[in-house]
Amino acid sequence: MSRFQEKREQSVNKLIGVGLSLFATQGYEATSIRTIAAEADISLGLLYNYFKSKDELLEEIFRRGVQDIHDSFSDLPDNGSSSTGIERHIRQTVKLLKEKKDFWKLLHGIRMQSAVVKQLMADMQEQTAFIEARIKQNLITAGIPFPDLEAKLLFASIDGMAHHFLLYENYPIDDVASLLIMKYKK
Amino acid sequence: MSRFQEKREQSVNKLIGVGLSLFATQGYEATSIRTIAAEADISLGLLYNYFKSKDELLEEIFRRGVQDIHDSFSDLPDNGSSSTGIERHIRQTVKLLKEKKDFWKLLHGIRMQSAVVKQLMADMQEQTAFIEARIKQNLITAGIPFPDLEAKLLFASIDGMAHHFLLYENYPIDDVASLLIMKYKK
Amino acid sequence: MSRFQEKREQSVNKLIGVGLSLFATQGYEATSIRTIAAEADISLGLLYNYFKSKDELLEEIFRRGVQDIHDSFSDLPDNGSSSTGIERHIRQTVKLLKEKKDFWKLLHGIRMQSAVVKQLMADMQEQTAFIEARIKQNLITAGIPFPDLEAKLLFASIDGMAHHFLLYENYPIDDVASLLIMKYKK
Amino acid sequence: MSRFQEKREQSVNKLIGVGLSLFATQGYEATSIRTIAAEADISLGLLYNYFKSKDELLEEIFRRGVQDIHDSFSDLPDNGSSSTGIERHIRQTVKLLKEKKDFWKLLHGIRMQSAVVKQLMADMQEQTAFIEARIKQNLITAGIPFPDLEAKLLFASIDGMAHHFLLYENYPIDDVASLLIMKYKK
DNA sequence: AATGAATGAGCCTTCATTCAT
DNA sequence: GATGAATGAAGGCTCATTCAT
Repeated sequence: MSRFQEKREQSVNKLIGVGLSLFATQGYEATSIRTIAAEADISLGLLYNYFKSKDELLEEIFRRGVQDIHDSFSDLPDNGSSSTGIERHIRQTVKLLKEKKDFWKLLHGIRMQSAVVKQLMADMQEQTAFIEARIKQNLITAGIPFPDLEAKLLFASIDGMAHHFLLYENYPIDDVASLLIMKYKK
Repeated sequence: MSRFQEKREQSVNKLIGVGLSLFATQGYEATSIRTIAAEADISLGLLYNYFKSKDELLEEIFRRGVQDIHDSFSDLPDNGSSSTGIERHIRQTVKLLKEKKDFWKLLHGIRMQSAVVKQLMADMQEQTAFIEARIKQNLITAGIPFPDLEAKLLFASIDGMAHHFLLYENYPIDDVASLLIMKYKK
Repeated sequence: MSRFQEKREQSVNKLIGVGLSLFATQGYEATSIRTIAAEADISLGLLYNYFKSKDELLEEIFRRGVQDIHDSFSDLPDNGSSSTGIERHIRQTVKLLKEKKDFWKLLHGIRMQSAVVKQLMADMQEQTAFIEARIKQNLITAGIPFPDLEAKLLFASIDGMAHHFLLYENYPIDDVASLLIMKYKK
Repeated sequence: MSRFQEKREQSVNKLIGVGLSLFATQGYEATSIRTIAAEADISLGLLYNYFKSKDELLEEIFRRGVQDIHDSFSDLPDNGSSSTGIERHIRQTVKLLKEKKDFWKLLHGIRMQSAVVKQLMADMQEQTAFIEARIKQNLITAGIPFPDLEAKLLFASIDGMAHHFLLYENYPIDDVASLLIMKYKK
């Protein structure tokens, strides 16, 4: 029972990892299932034992990535001590960006062609709304006027910063983040 | 003689237009050269008289799009009268976003998977640097400290805002832009 | 215009012919599209220029075969001079069996697994009803009692005979047919 | 010892049953060994302990089906009392058709593409000859002229009737059979 | 005996591209 | 210039079969 479970999990994890990396680097359409299997040292047939289709592999990769991020943000205590919510949110985003660069690349690279993965995007919208709401809450807490619009702008700034970090080598994300945080202090 | 030239140009323009629209909507890989030719009412063979390959068509689409944008920004008088450079830059960006939505979609959708179009991205980098430099110059003019870092942040904010505009229906880009502009006033 | 038409028709006919032969001999599922293309000396890709799918190829083969048979039976004068309608019907069936052996093989071989070609079978039902009605009419003309049931039996006898002709080498179909005809004389 | 044997037989029987049902419904090629194993609640590996290959499973299904039919006809007393041999033969055939519909479907569906199961068909020929001989014997007993040819025709009629019964919903096989029997009375 | 992980050949189909006319 | 026939590599996916445990 557990004998198979273990092997299965191992293979699945490997495929998810390789798939994420390749999809992020080359794009979904441009990455062949064959390449993924080969890179993961797993036969083509076995891949299909675990994932019903290329789409489903992508979906699972997404599901896990989104879950990771959601968890990470949920763990953030709503009211820390020495730092504002906004600061913590931005710092956490930067941390995640560095840790899960591939996933973010995939996300930012794919969300424009939502045709590929309509369902996934619906899920993402939910997460996005969740994040924007959290940002807004923090802005309200900080006493900033026009929290709705400010949330949109701050979210855009963070997203743009993230995008540039993923796009350019040696992007000084920490400095940019610090500057952004500073703007919302006092 | 000139009549041939004219017809040729007309066909090329049509192909560029259709190509841009389809690439933007469905993605580069997911769009077939056949579909483009059909949609443009041009035979497959003729398309290959105008463009050596699918890649070259994309390149031409890019080249023109980038040129358009470059021109548009170049035409901006460096110092208008009643408004700051930053304001003009942002307003112009918003205007272009609305006018050339397809091109921006293509650009934002493709730039993460640079494998497809390495050469194009090199060109883009140049444009990007140009824009960032212009932003920085405006910041200096406005007497803002840390103009280098501020330029990066502002550029990111604008880019993020653009991205969200392309991504979400009914995004209130004008309001967000106004808020952003306000931040750099005084 | 006609230049392409001609070539196209030539290729299509070849594919239809080879497809019919192979489907009849080996069965639909067991025959690969590659084999058909190769046997017809036509590239795999070209086949797909003419037929959207393996299924559609089969459908076209069917359509043509059914049409042939329908035409053949329609051309039969309803009242000849020296022979009864039943005799003419049976003789015509035998003639067609010999001429279009492959098509009949395909038909008899495939109709049991109607899943493959549900639509086709609906069309066939129509033809079948048409034939059974014609048989019945002939029986009525011949003054045979219970024409409905007799039509069913006669149809079954003809079909069984046909089946055996297709199945066994050297089946004396002419003799069996003669015997069957005799039964309905006087 | 015997308990193992018992369980084995049980599993084999289940596989034969499920296999027959699926092959009959969907066709041999279109039915996967996986589906059979799953439907029979037996692991893929175990199936291969019982049958060396998909082909062998089919062969075993055939062997048993043919045996059943052979037995059934052998048990028929050659000369009953109140009814002729022909009547008994036809009635028995109808009875078997109803009882073993799946097997007959499989048989009628597969026998045209003998490539799949050449050996099986050789066996079938034997059975066919046996049946035809029996029919002929009955015809001789009944004093019918041209018993050879008549046997072929009667066999064809029965086979055709069987085919139509398998093919059409609500086929009045009993009535058709009665009519056929009547023809050979007196 | 029994499980299901693992393999790889083969299938249908699409697509960029070339070529004869 | 203009057409669409023709090609074949490559892609996603299925499936019979083997094997380690």
